[in-house]
Amino acid sequence: MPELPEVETVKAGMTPAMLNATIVKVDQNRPNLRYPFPDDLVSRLEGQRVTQLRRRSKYILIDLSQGDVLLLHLGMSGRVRISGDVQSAFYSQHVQSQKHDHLVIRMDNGSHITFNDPRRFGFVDLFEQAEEATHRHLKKLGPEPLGNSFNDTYLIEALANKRAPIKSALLDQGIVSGLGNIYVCEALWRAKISPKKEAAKLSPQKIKPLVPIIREVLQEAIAAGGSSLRDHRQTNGEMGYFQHNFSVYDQEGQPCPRDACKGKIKRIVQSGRSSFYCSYCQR
DNA sequence: ATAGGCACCTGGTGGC
DNA sequence: TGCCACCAGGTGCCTA
Repeated sequence: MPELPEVETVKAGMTPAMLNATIVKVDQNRPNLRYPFPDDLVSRLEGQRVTQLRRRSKYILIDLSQGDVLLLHLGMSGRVRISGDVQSAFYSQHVQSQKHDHLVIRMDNGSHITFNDPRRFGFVDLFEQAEEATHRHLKKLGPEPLGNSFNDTYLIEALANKRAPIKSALLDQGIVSGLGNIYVCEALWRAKISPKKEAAKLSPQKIKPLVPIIREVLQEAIAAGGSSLRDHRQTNGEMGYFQHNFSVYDQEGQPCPRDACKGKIKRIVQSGRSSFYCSYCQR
């Protein structure tokens, strides 16, 4: 599923279809995803105009004209499909429903925004803007990795007491929010840090470069439209292509791509998730 | 407080 | 072809 770059790509695709347009009709096809849909979701959405689309961590936040915020999380397998009349040369012409289409939002500009999620780990919420700061999912999030408050001073401090392996620490959304399994593996390879290394034992000199490396990996992935393994597609149905640039993720058995490194990419399991790394150059 | 394990779901793949 | 085990971009709750 979607990590920060995929979510950013999806948000970017939704923006021209939704921004400054008004929701005219919402179809909710089941009572829940991971959590129940809000009781009054459909009636509260219809008639509101979209004033802004934002991303926070892996969440898409849609600001509405009557002061509500629509929150989407894509879970592991969530996709958003845009169809309808807007920029019709670009969007698919016909609105054809597919298996696992759980929510369809129709705008007054003719575009349809469909949330499809086979595994249903995703979820949707609707709340007032004033509640955002204390929202049960948003309040726990650490800094945005692309923002100013994520810097070497912060990261050194945040890792100082963590006994967990650095892999787990970087997946912890309270430390830094938006990274997932792929981009943590890729960033640790670029930083030459073993995923098994205890976070607190990393020297400040080793931690410092992680900040620009994490930013760089994410920015490259955003520029590539994210990574398409199984589920992720851009909202127009095209694949992202950052998966062609993976150095280690899903590369078990391949030679380490670092110049002059003789290592081979290994796969290990850490807290139930695969970690891919080179034990030669990642220490 | 914190780290690890497991549950929540469906679908794709590869082995036999 | 079929069946089965295993795997998957996440997160939160439970337990030790």
